[in-house]
Amino acid sequence: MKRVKMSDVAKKTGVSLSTVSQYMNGRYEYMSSETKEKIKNATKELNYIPNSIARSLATAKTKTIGVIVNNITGYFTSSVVRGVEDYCKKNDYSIIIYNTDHDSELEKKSINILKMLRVDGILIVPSGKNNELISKEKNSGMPIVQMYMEYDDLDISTVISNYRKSAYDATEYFINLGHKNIAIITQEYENTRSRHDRILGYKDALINNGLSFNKELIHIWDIYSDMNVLFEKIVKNKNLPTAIFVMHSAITISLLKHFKLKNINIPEDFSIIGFDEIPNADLMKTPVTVVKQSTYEIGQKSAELILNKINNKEEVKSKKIIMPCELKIRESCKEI
Amino acid sequence: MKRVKMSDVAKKTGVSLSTVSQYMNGRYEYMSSETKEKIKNATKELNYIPNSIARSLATAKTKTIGVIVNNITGYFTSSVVRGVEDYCKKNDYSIIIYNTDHDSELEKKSINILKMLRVDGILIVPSGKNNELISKEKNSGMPIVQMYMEYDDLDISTVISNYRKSAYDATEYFINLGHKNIAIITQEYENTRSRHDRILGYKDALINNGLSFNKELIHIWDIYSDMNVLFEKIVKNKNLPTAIFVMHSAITISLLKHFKLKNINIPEDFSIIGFDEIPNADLMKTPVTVVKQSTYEIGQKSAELILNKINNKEEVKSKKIIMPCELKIRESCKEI
DNA sequence: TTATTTTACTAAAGCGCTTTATGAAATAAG
DNA sequence: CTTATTTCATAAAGCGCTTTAGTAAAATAA
Repeated sequence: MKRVKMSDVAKKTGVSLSTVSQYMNGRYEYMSSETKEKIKNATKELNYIPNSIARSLATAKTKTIGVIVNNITGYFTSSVVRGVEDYCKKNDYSIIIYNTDHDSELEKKSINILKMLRVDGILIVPSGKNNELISKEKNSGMPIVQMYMEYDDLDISTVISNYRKSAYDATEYFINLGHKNIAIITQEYENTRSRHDRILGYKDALINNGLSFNKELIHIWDIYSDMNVLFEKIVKNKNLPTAIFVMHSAITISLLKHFKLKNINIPEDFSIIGFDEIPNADLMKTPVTVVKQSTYEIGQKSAELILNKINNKEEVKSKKIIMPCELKIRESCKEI
Repeated sequence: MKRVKMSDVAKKTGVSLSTVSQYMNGRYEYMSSETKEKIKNATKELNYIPNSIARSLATAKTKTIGVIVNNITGYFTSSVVRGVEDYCKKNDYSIIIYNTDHDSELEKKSINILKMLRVDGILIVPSGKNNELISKEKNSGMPIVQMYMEYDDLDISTVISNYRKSAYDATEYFINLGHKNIAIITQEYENTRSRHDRILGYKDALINNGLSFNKELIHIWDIYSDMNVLFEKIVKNKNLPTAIFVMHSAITISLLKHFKLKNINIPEDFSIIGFDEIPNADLMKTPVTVVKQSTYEIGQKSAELILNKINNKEEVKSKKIIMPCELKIRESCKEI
């Protein structure tokens, strides 16, 4: 498998290496159409394929961007990544993917590998545990933008959803149905703006509708939580909630499974809204109402942002792009 | 952002470039521990990160493999890709992803870009429309293996599921429940062994159980099919089927949606088995029984195969690796 | 003591491109 | 007819590594 290289094309054409290079890069300004034609033919005949590695070494650009996500398995992330890929492809960039499961060490390692690979930029869903490192990378000149996350201690460009507004709308939807005690299940949100904003939207909606915000209705979930004990806590509240707003699709699914197991009915026993679309929600026993993020578009926008940064069409200042959400009303909420 | 390079480390250490290079590649054979220590420190102090582009140019290896899939959105594919990524990561390879939506031109283009990028190998879910091109690539020396697909006219290594056996088992499961007229919905399968095998398994099961194989019960679906008309055809069959075996998750979902719309009940009206897991099947009105492929493991195995090929641990002959499936029995089949 | 082997390190070519400075030929301007 | 300008093409350096052949010194064997 002898690889044909530019010098082969040059030799065959009877023209210099540089001229062929000009041709390959579309700089036809000072090139006779005759020469152009000859090179074109030789390229085709020899079946020449440029070596981007060599090109990258010479230009210090790889036309490649790194994508670091939590876990590409999963409706949400895979759709975002697809948006990224489509946009990049359209602009002749390729993407290199790393999954981290939000493991701090893996995240660090992934960043390092991407640096070795000399990607032109990094798209990341930060775990929150390496914010300092990520800041450092950004400040050292690596174009980097985060997707659907925002942290108070991480000042890099981001593409997020309209978390506050969409949580507001969902909460108000509950309220309009007559719900007064609306519980929340969320991950730890204090330092994570993209989560905190949802709480704020929820709070706004309550207050604007003459209801009081009661912190006891907010329940924290993490991957070690047992839905059994968590749910016990929810119903033991002196103000038994009639509605539950779940801030993460994995938790929503976990809750629905719990309900099924315990023969708790939706929306008869509880009204439910989930944040993030649930695959096949339409086919469920009770199709669950959700706040649906524009996942694919978030991916596309993120890619657009990073490519603009790479090509200096963007000022250096961090930018925040906010994408709309949709309250996808199905059948998991009842009027009371 | 001045990039520090090997020569900087060499200068700082007071040792030659070559020695540093040896160090970086872990060839310590003839190196005093003193030198080793000095280089190690300089590397750390200068925060040196090797340039894999330069290395790749010199070695003609990129430690990168291309992954071409239909669409990474989707339970099945994303899980396979995750398996690939995990295995590759463990072996210090990175993956570059291309989605093609099984578009023939995109597939061709993706292969070309991956060649330019000089990936060390390609993992592909072929559309079937570029089998000749793919053969050519393989023969010209590009390590390439396909995932969960097998075509009669494409002789490259593959990692597939035990399609024939799993279809056999599913069919027999129907039969044991008393079903005699078992319809099939499948994509075009004539030239696609991985699909044809399922039909064969189905046929085997029928015959071994004293039932006759009736081609009229096999219905072809493609992306342009309207489930309405397709289903009409199914029920208009003179032998009204009591069970339907659906060969693709997208079709299964489409069928379930159709049932919901038409108020057709599972398993009362029809018993259903789907091929491929359906996300959140457990939460459905009637949890649907499926043949579940070992997606993640298919990804891992595929990665293992390609890395072995790349590193010549593998003979050139095409290899076929068959992974087990699981009949995941839920509640969509009734006894009759 | 000399010859040989082992140890520790280096010089330099090469990987396949891009890019810049330069030069020759053709054309236009004075 | 000379000079300036434009058009077309090239030589050569450089991108940051790897690798091989080679050297010199130290250790060991003869």
